[in-house]
Amino acid sequence: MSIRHGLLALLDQGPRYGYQLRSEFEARTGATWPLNVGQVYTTLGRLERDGLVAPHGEDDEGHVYYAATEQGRAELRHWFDTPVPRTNPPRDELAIKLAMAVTVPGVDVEAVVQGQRRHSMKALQDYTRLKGQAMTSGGQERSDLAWLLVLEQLIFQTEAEIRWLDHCETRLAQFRPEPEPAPPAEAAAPAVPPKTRRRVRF
Amino acid sequence: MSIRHGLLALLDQGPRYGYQLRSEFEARTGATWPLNVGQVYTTLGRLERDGLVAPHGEDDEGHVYYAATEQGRAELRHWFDTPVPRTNPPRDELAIKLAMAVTVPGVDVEAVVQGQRRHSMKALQDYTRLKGQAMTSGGQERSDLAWLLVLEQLIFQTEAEIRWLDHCETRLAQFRPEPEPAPPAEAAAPAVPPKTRRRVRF
DNA sequence: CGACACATGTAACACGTTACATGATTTG
DNA sequence: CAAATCATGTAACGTGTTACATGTGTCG
Repeated sequence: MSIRHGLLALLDQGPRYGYQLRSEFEARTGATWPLNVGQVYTTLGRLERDGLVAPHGEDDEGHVYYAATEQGRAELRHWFDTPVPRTNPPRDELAIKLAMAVTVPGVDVEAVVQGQRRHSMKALQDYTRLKGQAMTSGGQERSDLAWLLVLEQLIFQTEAEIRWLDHCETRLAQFRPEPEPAPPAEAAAPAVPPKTRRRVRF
Repeated sequence: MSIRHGLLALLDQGPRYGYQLRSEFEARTGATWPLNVGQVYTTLGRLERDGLVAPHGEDDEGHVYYAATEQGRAELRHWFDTPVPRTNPPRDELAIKLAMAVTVPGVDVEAVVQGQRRHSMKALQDYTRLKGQAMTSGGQERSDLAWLLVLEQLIFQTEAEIRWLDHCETRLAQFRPEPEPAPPAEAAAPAVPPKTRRRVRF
């Protein structure tokens, strides 16, 4: 429901047409979340279906304008007044992956953690570089502020992710009571999993 | 694509039936992301459609088992080997909301930030309490570890969110070059937004 | 002229999610 | 007996997302 409300918010500033909405949306969120133009139109259609926006005539140049309805503005106010729920948070793929990696036998958890860490580290560097550019070149436009905030959110989030990954390694070290005398060479995938699994008991 | 792969990972441990998958999934992710049973069956159907799992006969008690196919195991290996992309990250509703709040006139950004902060703070407390319980009562089961890690991810994430919100306030203070001589009393919502907006120029 | 940005739209799909129907078994 | 849990499944919907079709205007 983010794009819906995002576009609705833009329309609250006054009538806009589709293509314009995309560029304004991207100006605020930067290259982070590129928005397919087609999606603007589908979303616009759905907003109209739900009575939150309405057509607002055409330009002399043929631009098809939409405007927020009274109901749309109410919905928007409600959106801003209500915090996004952090209880029942959106499923996080990384968390699920790690939870599974830890549980399922035969998965090299350390490798998963390390791989992710490298990737997130790289992403963090990119964000930081981008921020440097944004802060030197940028002016005092409101949309520049928005873009900066979004960028910083990504930075904070990624930092937290990396810290968590490091923390996972510590936890994993604690949870290892099986020093099992490993077979000499042949590190990975030594045993072919049995074709017929043991009887499923639970 | 998180649930898909989550279930697939569980099936990699051996054949399971639908209801069982739900309970095992929830054991690892806790009450955080409750999983509607129906969704297990729909997802299972889609996994079968894509050749990643296959029916594996019935129990004497009528339980309908599914098992991962060779292709499914390959897909799973690929999932674990590939970091979840933090470039082109999933759209974050909070970030979008703030970006819009900052941009659209007539929105009390501070109120939005404060409201969110309160909410996230509350969530953080809940998570911390839960973690306390989990650590005193829990044993050394692998699924307990998974659940703990998930919880800690939520904690790290929420902490980062709160820090970011605080940071936003600082940024907002910097970006305020309009001290405008406020009307004495009447704090909130003083001006009715004009019915007819100014001509849209761009 | 050809490439490219501007501009509008549609069709189709994926995944997640909920609500509902249905029945067996257990338990207070 | 009634309520709850276990168990399987289907129908329907919503949002996000992509790919495609189409046309205009501009600029080198």
